[in-house]
Amino acid sequence: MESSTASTKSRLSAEAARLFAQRGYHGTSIGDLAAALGIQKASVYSHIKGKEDLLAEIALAGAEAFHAALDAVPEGDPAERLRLALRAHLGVVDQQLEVATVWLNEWRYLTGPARERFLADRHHYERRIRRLFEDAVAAGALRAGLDIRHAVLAFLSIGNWAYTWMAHTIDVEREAEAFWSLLMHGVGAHPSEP
Amino acid sequence: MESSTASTKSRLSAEAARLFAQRGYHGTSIGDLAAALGIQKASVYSHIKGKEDLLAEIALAGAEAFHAALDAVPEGDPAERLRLALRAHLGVVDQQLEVATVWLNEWRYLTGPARERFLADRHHYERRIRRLFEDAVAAGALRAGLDIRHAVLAFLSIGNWAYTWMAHTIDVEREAEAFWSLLMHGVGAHPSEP
DNA sequence: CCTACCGATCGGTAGG
DNA sequence: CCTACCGATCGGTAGG
Repeated sequence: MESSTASTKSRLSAEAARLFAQRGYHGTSIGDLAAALGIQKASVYSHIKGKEDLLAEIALAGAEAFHAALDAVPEGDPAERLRLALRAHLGVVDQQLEVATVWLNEWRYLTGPARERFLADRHHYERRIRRLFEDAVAAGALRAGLDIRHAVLAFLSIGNWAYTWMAHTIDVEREAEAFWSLLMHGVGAHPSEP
Repeated sequence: MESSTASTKSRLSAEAARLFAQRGYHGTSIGDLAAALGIQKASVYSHIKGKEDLLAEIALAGAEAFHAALDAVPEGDPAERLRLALRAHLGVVDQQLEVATVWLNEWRYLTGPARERFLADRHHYERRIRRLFEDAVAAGALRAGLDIRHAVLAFLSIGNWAYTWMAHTIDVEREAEAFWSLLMHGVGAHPSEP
């Protein structure tokens, strides 16, 4: 019905991200995708070799988005870099919620080399976050003797679980600031702070 | 092959939790479940009316497990109750990883009244966690003026995202302590603390 | 818990 | 991007 300037292939990718995020990979049929595009089911195969191609493609787009957001964090004060990294991560979840949801949730249906590629990208991303914590501790910007493993897990837990509630959010940057403040100072009453 | 003292129905529930957690609800067929039990596909319908019954049942079991764990937290010091609540939550994820995974991830395929029931249980659980934070702030055990909304979200993010990595964990209680310490004191360097 | 069977839908292919 | 079609599998039912 509506005319579209986007190519059918790019519309297919966008619909796949949307439907995989909403109904799950196995809950979405090629027929569903075709119907969303207004074409016949068989025509979908003009653009892909198989259904898993779409999943692999979206997972790759997710990895690229998270890595690119981290790339954009400028050099400088190590604690500030971590703060911006959390903001960047939450920004991707907010701005590309469907792709992020697939990256966080549906990737597990990948098989073969695409799965290995995904895992490599994911581990690389987590190592980059870990490195930021290590640098910040080494620079004295964070608590000496910090339990880095759990600090990274807490960071990623907050950042990753966000896909479950981010749809209802208006201002991501405020959310990021609130979490950063909590992560830095904790919820406890500190005698030394106001 | 193996003799089993457990009823077929209870084995069915356990296999459903295992397979739904591993392959997803839509990625698991009634035939898969039957094969895991060593019976015919049609025989599964002696125990359930439809596939979604199994999902609803496991989701309910998840809600009961999380609520029961919270029920077991004794009255007393409000910050201590929160610490035990985090430990309880992570304990359920650790000890009932498959049920917890369905409760956290696969519930979204529920429809109708079962879905509404799930959401009510889930919101109730989150309100109970929120109440613990409110009580602790009121008692002066946490920072005055604490951003409770984000504190609850951070608590639940850490607790819920744990299903993704908990399988590789040996000692849950140590994990819980580590996260509680982080949540209380933060990662930042505090002039007033060692 | 079984055999036998149902219509619908699945991912995918052939051949334009 | 279409029509026409494939074998396999889906959730589920009938009737023991």
